[in-house]
Amino acid sequence: MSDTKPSRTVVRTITDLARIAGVSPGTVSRALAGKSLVNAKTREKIVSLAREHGFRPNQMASGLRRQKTGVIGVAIPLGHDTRQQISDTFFMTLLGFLADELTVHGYDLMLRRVVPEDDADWLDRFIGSGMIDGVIVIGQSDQYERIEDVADGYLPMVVWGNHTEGQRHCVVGTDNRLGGRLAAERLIAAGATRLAFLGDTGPMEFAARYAGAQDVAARMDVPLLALPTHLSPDHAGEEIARHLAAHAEAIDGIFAATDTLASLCLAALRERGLAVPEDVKLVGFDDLPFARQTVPPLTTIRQDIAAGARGLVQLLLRRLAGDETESLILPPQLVIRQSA
Amino acid sequence: MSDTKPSRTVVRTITDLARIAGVSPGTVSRALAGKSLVNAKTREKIVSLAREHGFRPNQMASGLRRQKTGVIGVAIPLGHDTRQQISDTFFMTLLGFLADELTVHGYDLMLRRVVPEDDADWLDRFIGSGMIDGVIVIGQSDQYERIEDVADGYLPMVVWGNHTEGQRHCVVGTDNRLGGRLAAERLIAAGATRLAFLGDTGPMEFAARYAGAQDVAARMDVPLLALPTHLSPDHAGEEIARHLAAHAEAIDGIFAATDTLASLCLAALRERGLAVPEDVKLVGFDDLPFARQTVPPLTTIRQDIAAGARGLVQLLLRRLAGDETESLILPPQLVIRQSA
DNA sequence: CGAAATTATGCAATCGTTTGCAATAAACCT
DNA sequence: AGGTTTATTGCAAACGATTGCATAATTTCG
Repeated sequence: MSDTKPSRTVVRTITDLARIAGVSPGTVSRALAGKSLVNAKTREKIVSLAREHGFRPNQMASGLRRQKTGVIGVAIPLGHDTRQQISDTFFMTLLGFLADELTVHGYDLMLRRVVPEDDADWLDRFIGSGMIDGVIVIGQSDQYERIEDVADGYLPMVVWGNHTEGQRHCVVGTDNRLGGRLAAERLIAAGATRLAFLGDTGPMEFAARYAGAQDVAARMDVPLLALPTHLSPDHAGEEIARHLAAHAEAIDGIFAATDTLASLCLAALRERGLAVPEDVKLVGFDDLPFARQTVPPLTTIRQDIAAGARGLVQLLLRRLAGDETESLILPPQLVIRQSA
Repeated sequence: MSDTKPSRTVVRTITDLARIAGVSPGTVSRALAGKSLVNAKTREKIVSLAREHGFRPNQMASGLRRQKTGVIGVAIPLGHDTRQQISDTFFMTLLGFLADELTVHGYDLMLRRVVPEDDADWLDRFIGSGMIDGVIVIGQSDQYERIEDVADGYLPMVVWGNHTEGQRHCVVGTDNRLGGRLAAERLIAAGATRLAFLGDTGPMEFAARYAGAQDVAARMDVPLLALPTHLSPDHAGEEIARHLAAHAEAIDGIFAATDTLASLCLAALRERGLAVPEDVKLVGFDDLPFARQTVPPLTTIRQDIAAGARGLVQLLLRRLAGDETESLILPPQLVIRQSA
């Protein structure tokens, strides 16, 4: 139980505590909430009694009465082929930062991974559960429309993802298109003349990265080959190998949609005896911790995950206060290491 | 809100729904809960009405009344130097599996990262909040005693970590000592004659891995040097470099406490011009996804994270049902790749 | 010293569901 | 037909904390 346990009388409710303190439940509630309407001495007695008995007010009851829970929902939609826990490293890191950031602001975090295909109603269900004061959605996946629908009637929602012209829901995210441009520019600056994009262009974020690369390719009049690749690490390896088998001589610069893909690509290139960056330049995206430990260390486009988490929480807090916030677009940053 | 919205009358509570259905709130509650005590036709009408209006019963109210929340708390204590989000990759992966596994069983997951030093009361607070039906603690960190204390009075708790003789709290975890033995045996079988252990021996899991290595070293009469290394990726790199500078010629086989450390070690060895596995053999622990993509691919001790998550949830469910379960120790598995 | 202002406390309703018990209606038996 | 079961439903009391309002205690002030 607690450190000191001289209490035979179990005190579970505010009423129990009120009894042994010789006051009314209302007073206990006020004292514990630190309201100014109670006598300092009374408050002190109640607080010390509460500590002694290890009493904590029931959050559900409190939540019910106050019509707020102190809990923020975090939903991770697992789209299309992403079936399994793929979204991994990046999203999980973001989640860690989110947990810290929410804690700082006194909120708890309720995590839900959802498979939209099996459960079309996931977002309404989460919001309507009455368990959360607001929701953060990590990744738009292929649920753009659903999120838009909800955004109209529900203010306290912020989404991690890509921003599109005229979009109605509030997002925080990296400027993916700019990131794509930076990547392509770097590849060309490093001497590549025939580019390829490695990744699935279905999800909006990736589509934007691809579009950015296209911008540059068109401007510089350089060919850009799209090599559609699922992100599931199980299949991605083979898919990349197949792509390389088919197109290896046609390309000398690869922009991988994520560092994870880039790392797999590195392995596949090594297997084919192609040297990086001599034969092929490679740029990743994310700048995950392991990016500096690959061989060679990965040149990549950095997303500031910590800043993203801070942004998500800050915007959500403002929305909880009724403020109709704008989206927040973070600048990506080219990190040059040795792969390009 | 919902797909069809022909409803001007907003229906937020079970009472609202009861009114438009022309029955009593009690009946609605029973119908929605799928109890057998309502007429099939009535139930059907109520359910369809509920769907039409996008109504979902408030979980807080329900939780309060039923004295259960349908939420499992997951606590991640961040011990000692681990200040930041270090525990990362492994714990985060475990968390992902946990989320899936809990969802399958109809539970939600409430995540809390705690810094025990700042908040000695973390576990009691979490449990006493009334928000969760049970708790899973990910990692004992340096909180062994506190967890033991709580275990006596609180049944629905399961911990990921190391099992020790006579321990009172229920854990699920890998047999770390056996893992340590496997690692050391492999190093020796690969030709190493002077071993070193890389990692912090403070946390129990790591201490057990080290002890396992010691078992083998003693038995085979081989020296084993402990190279204390913090896990924080920022400092670990330098620390490892310093260790190597001091002891590189004295050792030819390294057992790293985690794959993350092993990967950093790989980089440090490369920097010193030492070839793996020719000059130095290296074995990691965890078998994280990236272990197969390092250069050379990492020989490591595999922990079955998915099985761990399943175990945690299953034991917790049994404890929620009042069963006083035993701990579950999973066998580690040596995965031979190319680093040893 | 008594009236008015101020401060502390208690009372009781409320948040939205669930559920034991009672009441009603319907069906079954002899 | 009358007396039992049985199947549905409604009523109202919880669950535990919060809070507006009223009351009691204390202080302030003319």
